[in-house]
Amino acid sequence: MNPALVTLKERGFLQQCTDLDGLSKLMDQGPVTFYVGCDPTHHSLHIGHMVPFFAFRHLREHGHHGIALLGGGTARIGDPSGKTEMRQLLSYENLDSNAASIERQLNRFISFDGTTAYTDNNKNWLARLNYIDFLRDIGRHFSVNRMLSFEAYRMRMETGLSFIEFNYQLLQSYDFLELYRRHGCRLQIGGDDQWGNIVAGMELIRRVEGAEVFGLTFPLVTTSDGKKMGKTEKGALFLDPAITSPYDFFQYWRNVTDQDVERFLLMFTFLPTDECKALSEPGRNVNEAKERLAWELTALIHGKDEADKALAGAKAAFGGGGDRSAMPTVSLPRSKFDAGYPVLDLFVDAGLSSSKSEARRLVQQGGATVGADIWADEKTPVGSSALDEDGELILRAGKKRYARVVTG
RNA sequence: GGAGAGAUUCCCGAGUGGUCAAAGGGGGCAGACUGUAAAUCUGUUGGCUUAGCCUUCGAAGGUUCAAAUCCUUCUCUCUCCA
Repeated sequence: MNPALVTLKERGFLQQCTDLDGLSKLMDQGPVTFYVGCDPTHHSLHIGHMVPFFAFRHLREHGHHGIALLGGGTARIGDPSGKTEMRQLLSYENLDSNAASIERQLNRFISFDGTTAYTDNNKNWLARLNYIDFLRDIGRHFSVNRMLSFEAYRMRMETGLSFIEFNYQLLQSYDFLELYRRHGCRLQIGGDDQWGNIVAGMELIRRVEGAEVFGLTFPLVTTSDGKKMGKTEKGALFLDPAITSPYDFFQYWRNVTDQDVERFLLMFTFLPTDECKALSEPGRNVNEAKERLAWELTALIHGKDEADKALAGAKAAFGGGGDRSAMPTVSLPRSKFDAGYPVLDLFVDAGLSSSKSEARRLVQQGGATVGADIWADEKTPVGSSALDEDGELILRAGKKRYARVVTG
């Protein structure tokens, strides 16, 4: 098998391929241009979107050329695949600004150079599409009977599927065709939920151009307990540090289930395969492997400095030692402590509780720690004596959530 | 266009005049056990100036001492018919 595909396979990226042997032969002959699509439905990507982009980097390292396709056009409709309800339609302005910010995020990860890696936006051809021409040229190649047999649409037969969504597959197929024509793109990669759309595009190109192109999907990553990977209590793990702080991002990976460590090291880091395997060998301390996973991945997304900070902060919170200043920090006025800071307010202000009722529950259940003491009485305020000589204080909610309070 | 069904707290889903801040499950949070893991068990899960008060059951009105529950109108969704 072609080395690029071997790498993907070893690292757990292969789910389905339309013709693995054929693709391998094509890759043996030289650089293959491939594409990944990504709809700008939000201004930040989350980690689940990144699986194909990790594969992107592996393929590129093996000499192939990648296109990141921003779905500025398709997002105007919304992909029904894997969804049970129609997605909220977004305004064009919104989509444009989302696309721009996603492109920035991707650029940090991929470093587009315009030749071996570049972006395009399907808005460029979809937005001015003529309906009648589209039906004549493209629509006639699609069988409704066939489309209805796809899982993605069958699922929606229960809850209802609008005509606009039903067209998504045609548009995505058309994207593939356009990219084939414009850039000689021969391969589409994506999550396994895209399988139906990818196959449809492949067939369209065969019919219209008589050309053989390929599709490759990656497993939809879940944690070993079946949950969607990258979901936190607050929602998905976003790449935007303003939504998911690098510290929280780091902690998510630091706390993955033992069984997931090897798989995640292989998929979400660029450490050599051997090293990933060695790190997660049974005899070894899994926590070291988790720490490495967290650091590597945080460094990839947020940079080495942020990864170091997150690691130091985590060590300070959990290990003792480390650097306290790297912990999540909030600044509160000294005067409030002098006057006696009501504990419930303190936990809310420190961002550890979202309401006073929640803070009250925390205190009542024995989960609120102020400095070294479990604060068991919600009525006792926290005075300035709780602050250390630097005017600082460590608050803890439960076992894992910390905040360092500095006063000023 | 016609005939039905439905909209409940983060999600699913009970509830058809007071005992309802609303069963049950999921999820979340906390505690025990641990390894900042998983599994398990226990508690908890609208807000606040917390023995009390305020807001919530698609929206707006109305009946009633009292409504998620009854009436009217509206919005949206689904099913069947044309």
